Amino acid sequence: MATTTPPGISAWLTIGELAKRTGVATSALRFYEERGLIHSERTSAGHRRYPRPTTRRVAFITFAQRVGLTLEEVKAELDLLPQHHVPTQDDWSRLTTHWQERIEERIRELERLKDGLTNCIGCGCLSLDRCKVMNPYDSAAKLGTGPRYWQGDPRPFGR
Amino acid sequence: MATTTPPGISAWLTIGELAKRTGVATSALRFYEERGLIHSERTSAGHRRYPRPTTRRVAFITFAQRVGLTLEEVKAELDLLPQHHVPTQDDWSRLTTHWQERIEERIRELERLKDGLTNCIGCGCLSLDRCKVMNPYDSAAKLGTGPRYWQGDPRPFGR
DNA sequence: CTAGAGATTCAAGTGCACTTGAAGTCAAGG
DNA sequence: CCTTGACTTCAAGTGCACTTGAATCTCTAG
Repeated sequence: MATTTPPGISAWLTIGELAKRTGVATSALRFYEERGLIHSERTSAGHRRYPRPTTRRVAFITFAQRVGLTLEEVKAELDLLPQHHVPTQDDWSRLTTHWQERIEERIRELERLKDGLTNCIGCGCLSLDRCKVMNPYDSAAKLGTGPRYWQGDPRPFGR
Repeated sequence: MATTTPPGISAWLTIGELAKRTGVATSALRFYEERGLIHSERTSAGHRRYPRPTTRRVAFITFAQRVGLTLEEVKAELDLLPQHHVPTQDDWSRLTTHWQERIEERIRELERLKDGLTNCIGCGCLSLDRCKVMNPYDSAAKLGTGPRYWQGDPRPFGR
């Protein structure tokens, strides 16, 4: 499988090489493959061989997880990449643009939590009139299934 | 158990009431109690009765989880509260000050990821010379078990 | 030729944070 | 009296993201 790559450097990576370059365990890589996030060809012996651009896919997965996406969500994003050719800058850019918004959203949530922390819990009254959580006469109870608006949705994005 | 609270309003909450006020399922509350994050007294019938300030503890737990702490970490923080009296503003403030730093840290990480996203993956080369991940001659391989410095630590804080 | 490193599959296990289900108890209302 | 609803315990199940273990196979170096 000689290509234009320098001598000794194949265009294909073994699972061990891919693991070393991405810092992701081989067991995890097999798991990703099983879930359809990455793909490999097989040698005659049945060993996996990954195309070089797979490192970028794995990098993307790792990034996405740090941001808070589930593997299923990551797969959904990766599935948007073109199948018929190796993804270009533009292809990747399209995905990541989408992301910046999600990250910013999450950052805003954290800012909100930081404030809520000071305003609600930090003050020692859980912001009685704003949150109504500690309201002794339960005016908040009328709002429905407990006052939730200071909580944010349960796991709306990442954990 | 009459206190200075208005008629019909007990100083103690049933698990159902606590669930309604915090928006946390009764099963979760029992789970928290089993793990020592909250505590209850029992009626003669064996039913749980929570002191009113427990709502604040639960609120704290919910907040902490949204920020990314594990229950074990939350417990460690709650254990810092005084046992011999109902926590005051100052008691809660001490905990949350500690936190603001963690939140800011996490925000910084997300900002870093957002940049890394553009600079590394977004550009379509995974930042060849910065990350060395895609370096065809493997200069990065010398760094040890794969280039990780663009990844951040695995789950250092939150998920 | 043989040892050892690295690959394979498949099933089962792990850790976290709960949820669900089964079987039972208890107090209040019709 | 009987039902209803809220509570109880305990065991087992869930979802996610993997990891671990066992048994086996393949490649490379000495």
